[in-house]
Amino acid sequence: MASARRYRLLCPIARALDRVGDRWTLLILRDLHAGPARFSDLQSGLKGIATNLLTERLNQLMTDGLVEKRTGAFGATVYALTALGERTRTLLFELALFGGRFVPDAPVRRPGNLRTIAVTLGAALERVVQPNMAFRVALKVDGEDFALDAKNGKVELQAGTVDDPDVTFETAYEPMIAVSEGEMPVEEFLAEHVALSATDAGQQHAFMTLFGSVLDLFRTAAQDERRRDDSTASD
Amino acid sequence: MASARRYRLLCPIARALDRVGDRWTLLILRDLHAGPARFSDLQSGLKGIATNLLTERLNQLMTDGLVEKRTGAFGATVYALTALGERTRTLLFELALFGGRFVPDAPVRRPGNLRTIAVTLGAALERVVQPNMAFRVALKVDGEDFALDAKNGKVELQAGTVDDPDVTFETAYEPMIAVSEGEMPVEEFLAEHVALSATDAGQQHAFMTLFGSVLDLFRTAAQDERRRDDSTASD
DNA sequence: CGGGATCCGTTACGATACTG
DNA sequence: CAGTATCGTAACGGATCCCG
Repeated sequence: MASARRYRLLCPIARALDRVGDRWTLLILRDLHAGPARFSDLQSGLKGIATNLLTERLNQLMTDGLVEKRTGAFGATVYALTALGERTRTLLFELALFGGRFVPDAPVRRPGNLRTIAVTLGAALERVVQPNMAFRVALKVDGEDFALDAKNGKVELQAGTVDDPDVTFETAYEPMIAVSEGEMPVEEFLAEHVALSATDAGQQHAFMTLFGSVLDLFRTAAQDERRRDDSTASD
Repeated sequence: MASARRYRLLCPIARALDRVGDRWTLLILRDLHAGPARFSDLQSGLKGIATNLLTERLNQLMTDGLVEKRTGAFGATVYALTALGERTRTLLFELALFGGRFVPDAPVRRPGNLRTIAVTLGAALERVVQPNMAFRVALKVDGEDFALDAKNGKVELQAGTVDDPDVTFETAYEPMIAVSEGEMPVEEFLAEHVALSATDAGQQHAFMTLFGSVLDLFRTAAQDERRRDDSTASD
């Protein structure tokens, strides 16, 4: 059982880690913030996870009440965050903000899908969006579709397509990372790595500005204290 | 080497977990937020950690630039957070906020010291303090001394004594947890589990109110979605 | 084919004993 | 006090197989 290695302390930080501190667990939650997912969606997004581990983690998350199993479209079983599980959003965002300070390690592995970006990007957008803004954006990153919904200061970013978007925004993953690391100017990114279209030119510009300021949020955070990993690892 | 089991993904969340995701690492950082600590301070606060693990984690934290070794009083070597390491504060606070939603597991282990409370309490106070407030408080919890310093909207809570405090506040750990879980009313806590003194009565009352609202912060967070662990674990 | 369960070699953890 | 060394055990990683 996975419960042998628990801290069992009063401290709320330790209590949290007893639920989400195991390897892979926070990354599973991260991907689930993109919306309900099938076992194989998670498996491909979490490239490298063993199937037994994914099963075990999902079971633990279900008994802890962060995740539930549902019946999705075509009778497929999907895993989804519960209301309690959704509460990991700000936590994951803080993790992203902190992790952005580190340069990625040399041999980077690519995940099988980009559900991984949903929390980070969604929570970041929510931090810079104005309460009076409202729009539906069809976001396409490396060919993968996301639905971005903003209103009343809330932002939802889920995997999937949008019926009738106000703005269509198409870009690629790696340039986004490059900007948030400060290796590419925001202007260059917006000019060269984004294709967007909208009926309303004002809304198009507004969203472009917003998207730029999100990347800038990470860039400025990363810049003030930064740590490069010395690769003395014998590998 | 500890670097074999790294995710090596572009995602900033994964990058963060590659630094602080190992078992014990976040708890070590938590305790270091109470100020520089000797090896044995950490060992007793992290009750149950093996000495070799503590060594290994500290080394990893040092090569990642989150922690540094210093020479403290009497030539003792102490470990301290770097500026980069300090940046884990909000992250740890979010973890605490999330963990507060779970009921502590039955056989709770008590740590050898209470440095563990510093980040959680300090960051929470910073969230409720007014920018115009300024005070130095000698906080004593279960007989352990902490120095609380608030000004310009910033709050510092470190282990140690205070020379000339505005307020002296004495309390106990478990009642604090009870309140933040909603099992004890704030009023009862303040009336029965707090001893405080101050030269200025207004400041005394102001701090009492502030302290109460911190516990209330956790209580309200915990209340709206709460999960009790069913102990079906075969243990 | 999606959703796992089973098996096994390897790595990390936990406990304790021992040393500068 | 501040670690290093050793060793049994639990968890992980990869692969293979199974079932509806």
